[in-house]
Amino acid sequence: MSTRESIILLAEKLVKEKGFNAFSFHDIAATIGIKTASIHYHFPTKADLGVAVLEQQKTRLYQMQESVQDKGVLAKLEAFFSIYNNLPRENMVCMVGSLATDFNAIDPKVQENLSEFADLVLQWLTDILQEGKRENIFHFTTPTKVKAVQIASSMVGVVQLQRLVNEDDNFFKKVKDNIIKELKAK
Amino acid sequence: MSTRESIILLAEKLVKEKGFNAFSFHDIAATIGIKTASIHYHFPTKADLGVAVLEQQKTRLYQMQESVQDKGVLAKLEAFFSIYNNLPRENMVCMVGSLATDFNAIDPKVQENLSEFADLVLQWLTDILQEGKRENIFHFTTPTKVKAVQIASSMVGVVQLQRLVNEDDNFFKKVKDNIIKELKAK
DNA sequence: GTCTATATATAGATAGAC
DNA sequence: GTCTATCTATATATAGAC
Repeated sequence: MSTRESIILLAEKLVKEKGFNAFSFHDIAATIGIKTASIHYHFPTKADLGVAVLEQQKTRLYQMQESVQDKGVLAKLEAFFSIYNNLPRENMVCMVGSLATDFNAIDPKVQENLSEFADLVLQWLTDILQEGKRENIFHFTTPTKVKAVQIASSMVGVVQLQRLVNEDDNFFKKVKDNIIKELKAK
Repeated sequence: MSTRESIILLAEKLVKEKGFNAFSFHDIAATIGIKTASIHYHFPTKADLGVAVLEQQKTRLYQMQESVQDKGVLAKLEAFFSIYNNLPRENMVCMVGSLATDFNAIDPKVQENLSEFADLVLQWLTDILQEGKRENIFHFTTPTKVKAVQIASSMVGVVQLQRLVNEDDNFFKKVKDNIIKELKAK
Protein backbone atom coordinates (compact mmCIF):
# COMPACT_ATOMS: atom_id res chain seq x y z
CA MET A 1 0.00 0.00 0.00
CA SER A 2 1.39 3.40 -0.96
CA THR A 3 2.12 6.09 1.60
CA ARG A 4 -0.67 8.12 0.09
CA GLU A 5 -3.17 5.31 0.61
CA SER A 6 -1.92 4.74 4.16
CA ILE A 7 -2.47 8.40 4.96
CA ILE A 8 -6.00 8.37 3.58
CA LEU A 9 -6.96 5.19 5.43
CA LEU A 10 -5.57 6.45 8.72
CA ALA A 11 -7.24 9.83 8.25
CA GLU A 12 -10.55 8.04 7.68
CA LYS A 13 -10.09 6.10 10.91
CA LEU A 14 -9.19 9.24 12.87
CA VAL A 15 -12.16 11.22 11.54
CA LYS A 16 -14.49 8.44 12.61
CA GLU A 17 -12.80 8.12 16.00
CA LYS A 18 -12.12 11.73 16.99
CA GLY A 19 -13.44 14.11 14.37
CA PHE A 20 -11.77 16.06 11.58
CA ASN A 21 -10.60 18.95 13.74
CA ALA A 22 -9.37 16.73 16.56
CA PHE A 23 -6.72 14.82 14.65
CA SER A 24 -3.49 16.32 13.42
CA PHE A 25 -0.90 15.63 10.77
CA HIS A 26 1.35 14.65 13.65
CA ASP A 27 -1.07 11.85 14.65
CA ILE A 28 -0.81 10.42 11.17
CA ALA A 29 2.91 10.99 10.79
CA ALA A 30 3.75 9.32 14.10
CA THR A 31 1.62 6.28 13.34
CA ILE A 32 2.92 5.51 9.88
CA GLY A 33 6.47 6.55 10.67
CA ILE A 34 7.06 9.65 8.59
CA LYS A 35 7.27 13.38 9.30
CA THR A 36 4.43 15.85 8.99
CA ALA A 37 6.20 17.65 6.16
CA SER A 38 5.99 14.45 4.12
CA ILE A 39 2.21 14.44 4.44
CA HIS A 40 2.12 17.90 2.91
CA TYR A 41 3.88 16.49 -0.13
CA HIS A 42 0.88 14.21 -0.75
CA PHE A 43 -1.76 16.63 0.50
CA PRO A 44 -0.79 20.30 0.46
CA THR A 45 -3.47 21.20 3.00
CA LYS A 46 -5.59 19.33 5.52
CA ALA A 47 -8.63 20.20 3.42
CA ASP A 48 -7.04 18.37 0.48
CA LEU A 49 -6.70 15.32 2.69
CA GLY A 50 -10.34 15.63 3.72
CA VAL A 51 -11.39 15.73 0.09
CA ALA A 52 -9.28 12.66 -0.67
CA VAL A 53 -10.87 10.75 2.20
CA LEU A 54 -14.35 11.51 0.87
CA GLU A 55 -13.39 10.59 -2.68
CA GLN A 56 -12.15 7.27 -1.37
CA GLN A 57 -15.45 6.81 0.45
CA LYS A 58 -17.30 7.40 -2.80
CA THR A 59 -15.12 4.89 -4.63
CA ARG A 60 -15.76 2.29 -1.94
CA LEU A 61 -19.49 2.97 -2.15
CA TYR A 62 -19.49 2.46 -5.92
CA GLN A 63 -17.63 -0.82 -5.47
CA MET A 64 -20.12 -1.97 -2.87
CA GLN A 65 -23.07 -1.07 -5.10
CA GLU A 66 -21.54 -2.99 -7.96
CA SER A 67 -20.80 -6.05 -5.83
CA VAL A 68 -24.47 -6.48 -4.89
CA GLN A 69 -26.15 -5.29 -8.06
CA ASP A 70 -27.19 -8.81 -9.08
CA LYS A 71 -28.32 -9.85 -5.61
CA GLY A 72 -31.70 -9.62 -3.94
CA VAL A 73 -33.05 -6.52 -2.28
CA LEU A 74 -32.46 -7.88 1.23
CA ALA A 75 -28.79 -8.47 0.42
CA LYS A 76 -28.59 -4.93 -0.91
CA LEU A 77 -30.18 -3.61 2.27
CA GLU A 78 -27.67 -5.58 4.33
CA ALA A 79 -24.88 -4.06 2.23
CA PHE A 80 -26.20 -0.62 3.12
CA PHE A 81 -26.16 -1.50 6.81
CA SER A 82 -22.60 -2.79 6.45
CA ILE A 83 -21.51 0.85 6.28
CA TYR A 84 -22.35 1.02 9.97
CA ASN A 85 -22.06 -2.55 11.27
CA ASN A 86 -18.50 -2.44 12.59
CA LEU A 87 -18.48 1.14 13.86
CA PRO A 88 -19.73 0.66 17.45
CA ARG A 89 -17.30 -2.20 18.10
CA GLU A 90 -14.42 -0.02 16.90
CA ASN A 91 -15.58 2.99 18.89
CA MET A 92 -16.28 4.97 15.75
CA VAL A 93 -19.11 6.95 14.27
CA CYS A 94 -19.87 7.19 10.58
CA MET A 95 -18.05 9.53 8.22
CA VAL A 96 -21.17 11.54 7.37
CA GLY A 97 -22.18 12.13 10.97
CA SER A 98 -18.67 12.97 12.10
CA LEU A 99 -18.18 15.59 9.41
CA ALA A 100 -21.76 16.87 9.57
CA THR A 101 -21.36 17.95 13.20
CA ASP A 102 -18.18 19.80 12.22
CA PHE A 103 -19.75 21.17 9.05
CA ASN A 104 -19.34 24.86 9.92
CA ALA A 105 -15.73 24.30 10.88
CA ILE A 106 -14.47 22.56 7.76
CA ASP A 107 -13.25 23.84 4.41
CA PRO A 108 -15.90 24.47 1.72
CA LYS A 109 -14.22 21.89 -0.51
CA VAL A 110 -14.73 19.26 2.18
CA GLN A 111 -18.29 20.47 2.79
CA GLU A 112 -19.12 20.04 -0.88
CA ASN A 113 -17.66 16.55 -1.12
CA LEU A 114 -19.44 15.54 2.07
CA SER A 115 -22.80 16.68 0.70
CA GLU A 116 -22.19 14.73 -2.48
CA PHE A 117 -21.25 11.57 -0.59
CA ALA A 118 -24.31 11.86 1.67
CA ASP A 119 -26.50 12.32 -1.38
CA LEU A 120 -25.05 9.16 -2.95
CA VAL A 121 -25.74 7.11 0.17
CA LEU A 122 -29.27 8.47 0.49
CA GLN A 123 -30.04 7.86 -3.16
CA TRP A 124 -28.70 4.30 -2.94
CA LEU A 125 -30.91 3.51 0.04
CA THR A 126 -33.86 5.14 -1.72
CA ASP A 127 -33.30 2.89 -4.74
CA ILE A 128 -33.10 -0.20 -2.51
CA LEU A 129 -36.33 0.69 -0.73
CA GLN A 130 -38.06 1.36 -4.05
CA GLU A 131 -36.96 -2.00 -5.40
CA GLY A 132 -38.25 -3.67 -2.24
CA LYS A 133 -41.64 -2.08 -2.65
CA ARG A 134 -41.81 -3.01 -6.31
CA GLU A 135 -41.10 -6.63 -5.40
CA ASN A 136 -43.68 -6.56 -2.62
CA ILE A 137 -41.05 -7.31 0.03
CA PHE A 138 -41.37 -3.94 1.76
CA HIS A 139 -44.78 -2.44 2.50
CA PHE A 140 -44.28 1.07 3.85
CA THR A 141 -46.58 3.82 2.57
CA THR A 142 -44.40 6.82 3.41
CA PRO A 143 -42.75 8.50 0.39
CA THR A 144 -39.67 6.41 -0.37
CA LYS A 145 -37.15 9.25 -0.07
CA VAL A 146 -38.52 10.26 3.32
CA LYS A 147 -38.34 6.67 4.52
CA ALA A 148 -34.76 6.49 3.29
CA VAL A 149 -33.82 9.66 5.16
CA GLN A 150 -35.51 8.33 8.27
CA ILE A 151 -33.62 5.03 8.17
CA ALA A 152 -30.28 6.63 7.31
CA SER A 153 -30.81 9.13 10.12
CA SER A 154 -31.44 6.27 12.53
CA MET A 155 -28.12 4.71 11.55
CA VAL A 156 -26.19 7.99 11.74
CA GLY A 157 -27.71 8.65 15.15
CA VAL A 158 -27.58 5.22 16.73
CA VAL A 159 -23.83 4.73 16.25
CA GLN A 160 -23.40 8.03 18.09
CA LEU A 161 -25.79 7.15 20.93
CA GLN A 162 -24.21 3.71 21.22
CA ARG A 163 -21.00 5.44 22.28
CA LEU A 164 -22.70 7.03 25.26
CA VAL A 165 -24.59 4.14 26.79
CA ASN A 166 -23.64 0.86 28.38
CA GLU A 167 -22.22 -1.28 25.62
CA ASP A 168 -23.94 -4.33 27.07
CA ASP A 169 -27.08 -2.92 25.50
CA ASN A 170 -26.41 -3.45 21.82
CA PHE A 171 -28.86 -0.82 20.71
CA PHE A 172 -27.26 -0.63 17.31
CA LYS A 173 -28.21 -4.21 16.47
CA LYS A 174 -31.65 -3.93 18.06
CA VAL A 175 -32.49 -0.78 16.12
CA LYS A 176 -31.17 -2.21 12.88
CA ASP A 177 -33.13 -5.45 13.32
CA ASN A 178 -36.26 -3.49 14.14
CA ILE A 179 -35.93 -1.36 11.02
CA ILE A 180 -35.74 -4.50 8.86
CA LYS A 181 -38.71 -5.98 10.71
CA GLU A 182 -40.77 -2.84 10.16
CA LEU A 183 -39.88 -2.74 6.47
CA LYS A 184 -41.15 -6.30 6.00
CA ALA A 185 -44.30 -5.83 8.10
CA LYS A 186 -47.62 -5.54 6.30
CA MET B 1 -28.01 37.81 32.67
CA SER B 2 -24.70 37.22 34.40
CA THR B 3 -21.42 36.92 32.52
CA ARG B 4 -21.26 33.29 33.59
CA GLU B 5 -24.68 32.59 32.08
CA SER B 6 -23.76 34.46 28.90
CA ILE B 7 -20.66 32.31 28.51
CA ILE B 8 -22.61 29.09 28.99
CA LEU B 9 -25.32 30.08 26.52
CA LEU B 10 -22.81 31.13 23.89
CA ALA B 11 -20.75 27.97 24.41
CA GLU B 12 -23.92 25.91 23.90
CA LYS B 13 -24.60 27.74 20.64
CA LEU B 14 -21.02 27.26 19.43
CA VAL B 15 -20.95 23.55 20.27
CA LYS B 16 -24.14 23.04 18.28
CA GLU B 17 -22.83 25.14 15.39
CA LYS B 18 -19.17 24.12 15.13
CA GLY B 19 -18.37 21.43 17.68
CA PHE B 20 -16.60 21.52 21.03
CA ASN B 21 -13.06 21.44 19.66
CA ALA B 22 -13.75 24.00 16.93
CA PHE B 23 -14.70 26.94 19.12
CA SER B 24 -12.23 28.82 21.29
CA PHE B 25 -12.33 30.99 24.37
CA HIS B 26 -11.49 33.83 21.99
CA ASP B 27 -14.73 33.24 20.06
CA ILE B 28 -16.69 33.67 23.26
CA ALA B 29 -14.62 36.55 24.61
CA ALA B 30 -14.90 38.55 21.39
CA THR B 31 -18.66 38.09 21.16
CA ILE B 32 -19.58 39.09 24.70
CA GLY B 33 -16.90 41.77 24.95
CA ILE B 34 -14.46 40.46 27.51
CA LYS B 35 -10.98 38.92 27.42
CA THR B 36 -10.18 35.23 27.37
CA ALA B 37 -8.52 35.47 30.77
CA SER B 38 -11.86 36.55 32.25
CA ILE B 39 -13.48 33.35 31.03
CA HIS B 40 -10.92 31.36 32.98
CA TYR B 41 -12.09 33.13 36.12
CA HIS B 42 -15.54 31.56 35.65
CA PHE B 43 -14.33 28.27 34.16
CA PRO B 44 -10.74 27.30 34.95
CA THR B 45 -10.55 24.93 32.00
CA LYS B 46 -12.51 24.39 28.81
CA ALA B 47 -13.61 21.04 30.21
CA ASP B 48 -15.20 22.88 33.15
CA LEU B 49 -17.13 24.97 30.67
CA GLY B 50 -18.24 21.84 28.85
CA VAL B 51 -19.50 20.35 32.09
CA ALA B 52 -21.39 23.56 32.88
CA VAL B 53 -23.05 23.53 29.46
CA LEU B 54 -24.26 19.98 30.02
CA GLU B 55 -25.51 20.74 33.52
CA GLN B 56 -27.50 23.61 32.09
CA GLN B 57 -28.92 21.25 29.45
CA LYS B 58 -30.04 18.91 32.23
CA THR B 59 -31.68 21.75 34.14
CA ARG B 60 -33.54 22.85 31.02
CA LEU B 61 -34.66 19.26 30.43
CA TYR B 62 -36.03 18.97 33.97
CA GLN B 63 -37.92 22.24 33.50
CA MET B 64 -39.37 21.02 30.23
CA GLN B 65 -40.46 17.73 31.78
CA GLU B 66 -42.15 19.57 34.63
CA SER B 67 -43.90 22.01 32.31
CA VAL B 68 -45.70 19.21 30.46
CA GLN B 69 -46.20 16.71 33.26
CA ASP B 70 -49.95 17.39 33.46
CA LYS B 71 -50.49 17.44 29.70
CA GLY B 72 -51.39 14.64 27.33
CA VAL B 73 -48.92 12.20 25.87
CA LEU B 74 -48.97 13.86 22.44
CA ALA B 75 -48.06 17.19 24.04
CA LYS B 76 -45.21 15.46 25.88
CA LEU B 77 -44.03 13.92 22.63
CA GLU B 78 -44.10 17.32 20.99
CA ALA B 79 -42.06 18.67 23.90
CA PHE B 80 -39.46 16.00 23.22
CA PHE B 81 -39.31 17.00 19.55
CA SER B 82 -38.92 20.65 20.58
CA ILE B 83 -35.35 19.77 21.55
CA TYR B 84 -34.67 19.50 17.81
CA ASN B 85 -37.30 21.69 16.14
CA ASN B 86 -35.29 24.89 15.75
CA LEU B 87 -31.90 23.35 15.05
CA PRO B 88 -32.00 23.02 11.23
CA ARG B 89 -33.21 26.60 10.79
CA GLU B 90 -30.36 27.85 12.96
CA ASN B 91 -27.80 25.67 11.20
CA MET B 92 -27.16 23.64 14.32
CA VAL B 93 -27.08 20.03 15.34
CA CYS B 94 -28.11 18.72 18.75
CA MET B 95 -25.84 18.80 21.79
CA VAL B 96 -25.71 15.02 22.15
CA GLY B 97 -24.78 14.39 18.51
CA SER B 98 -22.21 17.17 18.40
CA LEU B 99 -20.39 15.92 21.50
CA ALA B 100 -20.85 12.23 20.65
CA THR B 101 -18.86 12.57 17.42
CA ASP B 102 -16.08 14.28 19.39
CA PHE B 103 -16.38 11.79 22.27
CA ASN B 104 -12.80 10.48 22.07
CA ALA B 105 -11.43 14.01 21.94
CA ILE B 106 -13.14 15.50 24.99
CA ASP B 107 -12.31 15.44 28.68
CA PRO B 108 -13.59 12.46 30.72
CA LYS B 109 -15.62 14.84 32.90
CA VAL B 110 -17.45 16.07 29.80
CA GLN B 111 -17.84 12.50 28.53
CA GLU B 112 -19.48 11.46 31.77
CA ASN B 113 -21.88 14.39 31.85
CA LEU B 114 -22.77 13.79 28.22
CA SER B 115 -23.62 10.15 28.88
CA GLU B 116 -25.82 11.17 31.79
CA PHE B 117 -27.65 13.79 29.74
CA ALA B 118 -28.22 11.34 26.88
CA ASP B 119 -29.56 8.78 29.34
CA LEU B 120 -32.00 11.34 30.74
CA VAL B 121 -33.32 12.21 27.28
CA LEU B 122 -33.65 8.54 26.31
CA GLN B 123 -35.41 7.65 29.55
CA TRP B 124 -37.81 10.57 29.14
CA LEU B 125 -38.76 9.48 25.63
CA THR B 126 -39.11 5.89 26.84
CA ASP B 127 -41.54 7.05 29.54
CA ILE B 128 -43.54 9.05 27.01
CA LEU B 129 -43.80 6.09 24.64
CA GLN B 130 -44.80 3.79 27.50
CA GLU B 131 -47.54 6.19 28.56
CA GLY B 132 -48.79 6.36 24.99
CA LYS B 133 -49.01 2.60 24.80
CA ARG B 134 -50.80 2.38 28.13
CA GLU B 135 -53.37 4.88 26.89
CA ASN B 136 -53.79 3.03 23.60
CA ILE B 137 -52.62 6.04 21.60
CA PHE B 138 -49.42 4.36 20.34
CA HIS B 139 -49.49 0.81 19.01
CA PHE B 140 -45.91 -0.28 18.36
CA THR B 141 -44.89 -3.78 19.43
CA THR B 142 -41.11 -3.24 19.60
CA PRO B 143 -39.68 -3.08 23.14
CA THR B 144 -40.27 0.48 24.33
CA LYS B 145 -36.63 1.30 25.05
CA VAL B 146 -35.53 0.12 21.60
CA LYS B 147 -38.28 2.20 19.99
CA ALA B 148 -37.11 5.20 22.01
CA VAL B 149 -33.51 4.73 20.91
CA GLN B 150 -34.65 4.36 17.31
CA ILE B 151 -36.69 7.58 17.40
CA ALA B 152 -34.03 9.55 19.26
CA SER B 153 -31.43 8.29 16.79
CA SER B 154 -33.60 9.49 13.92
CA MET B 155 -33.69 12.97 15.43
CA VAL B 156 -29.96 13.06 16.20
CA GLY B 157 -29.24 11.94 12.65
CA VAL B 158 -31.76 13.94 10.68
CA VAL B 159 -30.60 17.32 11.99
CA GLN B 160 -27.13 16.34 10.79
CA LEU B 161 -28.27 15.13 7.37
CA GLN B 162 -30.46 18.21 6.98
CA ARG B 163 -27.29 20.30 6.99
CA LEU B 164 -25.95 18.48 3.94
CA VAL B 165 -28.91 18.49 1.61
CA ASN B 166 -30.90 21.13 -0.18
CA GLU B 167 -32.78 23.03 2.51
CA ASP B 168 -35.82 23.25 0.27
CA ASP B 169 -36.40 19.63 1.21
CA ASN B 170 -37.45 19.92 4.84
CA PHE B 171 -36.55 16.35 5.68
CA PHE B 172 -36.50 17.14 9.37
CA LYS B 173 -40.21 17.95 9.41
CA LYS B 174 -41.11 15.09 7.09
CA VAL B 175 -39.26 12.54 9.21
CA LYS B 176 -40.69 13.90 12.43
CA ASP B 177 -44.25 13.87 11.06
CA ASN B 178 -43.75 10.33 9.79
CA ILE B 179 -42.53 9.13 13.17
CA ILE B 180 -45.67 10.50 14.82
CA LYS B 181 -47.83 8.94 12.11
CA GLU B 182 -46.19 5.56 12.60
CA LEU B 183 -46.60 5.74 16.37
CA LYS B 184 -50.33 6.33 15.99
CA ALA B 185 -50.84 3.68 13.27
CA LYS B 186 -52.54 0.42 14.25
C1' DG C 1 -14.37 40.25 38.28
C1' DT C 2 -11.70 41.95 34.54
C1' DC C 3 -7.57 43.40 32.84
C1' DT C 4 -2.46 43.14 30.63
C1' DA C 5 1.14 40.36 29.83
C1' DT C 6 3.01 36.15 29.20
C1' DA C 7 3.92 31.10 29.29
C1' DT C 8 3.50 26.92 26.87
C1' DA C 9 1.99 23.84 23.57
C1' DT C 10 0.60 22.50 19.24
C1' DA C 11 -1.42 23.24 14.91
C1' DG C 12 -0.91 23.72 9.69
C1' DA C 13 2.23 25.02 6.42
C1' DT C 14 6.69 26.21 3.63
C1' DA C 15 11.74 26.28 2.06
C1' DG C 16 15.26 23.92 0.68
C1' DA C 17 18.76 19.99 1.35
C1' DC C 18 19.24 15.21 0.24
C1' DG D 1 9.53 11.33 -1.73
C1' DT D 2 11.25 12.30 2.74
C1' DC D 3 13.95 14.91 5.58
C1' DT D 4 15.46 19.13 8.89
C1' DA D 5 14.51 23.48 10.11
C1' DT D 6 11.59 27.10 10.58
C1' DC D 7 7.56 30.23 10.20
C1' DT D 8 3.20 31.78 11.68
C1' DA D 9 -0.93 31.44 13.87
C1' DT D 10 -3.75 30.19 17.50
C1' DA D 11 -5.02 27.46 21.38
C1' DT D 12 -5.49 26.85 26.59
C1' DA D 13 -3.87 28.51 30.60
C1' DT D 14 -1.53 31.35 34.49
C1' DA D 15 0.45 35.44 37.22
C1' DG D 16 -0.33 39.41 39.03
C1' DA D 17 -2.01 44.46 38.69
C1' DC D 18 -6.20 47.07 39.18
